[in-house]
Amino acid sequence: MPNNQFKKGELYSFITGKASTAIARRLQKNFKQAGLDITIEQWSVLYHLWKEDGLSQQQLCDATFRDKPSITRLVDNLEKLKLVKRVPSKDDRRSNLIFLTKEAEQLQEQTMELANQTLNEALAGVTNGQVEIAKEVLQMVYDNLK
Amino acid sequence: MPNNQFKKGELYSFITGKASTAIARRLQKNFKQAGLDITIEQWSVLYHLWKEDGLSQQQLCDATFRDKPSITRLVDNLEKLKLVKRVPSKDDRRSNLIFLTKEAEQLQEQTMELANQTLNEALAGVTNGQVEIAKEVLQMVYDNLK
DNA sequence: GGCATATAGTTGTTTATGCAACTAAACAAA
DNA sequence: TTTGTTTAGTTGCATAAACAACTATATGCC
Repeated sequence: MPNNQFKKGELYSFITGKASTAIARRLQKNFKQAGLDITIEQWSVLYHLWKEDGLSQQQLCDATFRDKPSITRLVDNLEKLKLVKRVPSKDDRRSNLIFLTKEAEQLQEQTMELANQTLNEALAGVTNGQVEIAKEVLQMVYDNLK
Repeated sequence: MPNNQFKKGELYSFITGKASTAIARRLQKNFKQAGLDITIEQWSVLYHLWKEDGLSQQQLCDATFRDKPSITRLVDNLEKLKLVKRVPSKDDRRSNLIFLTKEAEQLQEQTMELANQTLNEALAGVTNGQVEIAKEVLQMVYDNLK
């Protein structure tokens, strides 16, 4: 009976996502300890630019699951930090392409290493099989609501 | 090899918790459609007070996994909405006990119903067994980082 | 070409988070 | 009792999110 998948008492923590909050906080803390002054939200934008530089703001919206105002301001702050640069697109004058600076390129290795470390701390004692299932469930939830 | 549990490309979405963001947004939307003008963060505080009324702010911090300033302000806003009331503790004059108003008590049934509906939408097609494992993993992550 | 509509991005407002610094009360030790 | 430390809560500041309203450019249709 699908309505009983969750007992009420369990429902809440699933919704609020304490686990991902905890991972995010830990990663932020690990960045700070390493002397890196970027937020995980800024990092999440850089992450996609490391995969493909020169994305438009709209593409960053889709990639990071954020709305346009959020990306506008994240890019504003990343520009202040001199980690990215807005370049007007020649094909479409409405559109900005976002490019990494050299400074940002140099952050990739160190921050990815910290992110991997953080995940390993988080997943200590969890088997690969369990992780696979958890990822499948989270993906299905995301697809169901998208 | 625990370091390889995550390929880099998958790591990111696990960290940012798109799924819980998506659930939260959907629940917020469902509240709004039902004419309920509360945020899911406010709701998450009420949730714990429905389970046990008269918690202190510190107890709400622990229950909701938030810091003290966050709870101070959530209680501020809930008081403005006349959904809770701060009552100074007689045992400990540093401490406030937070009590639900009648208005807030009346919200319980409807919002819990909406939350259950939202979860059912989110978990369509996911088996109970998969959900159980996902919850275990999330709990372990939380415990590892706590 | 000219007009309606869709798309890319920005700005304003409200709410929330994290951190640091602070006040006041409680507690513990001398 | 006094002094130092912990605990409960508040305030200030910076960053971020959601939503609505806006500008400017592109596109589709007549």
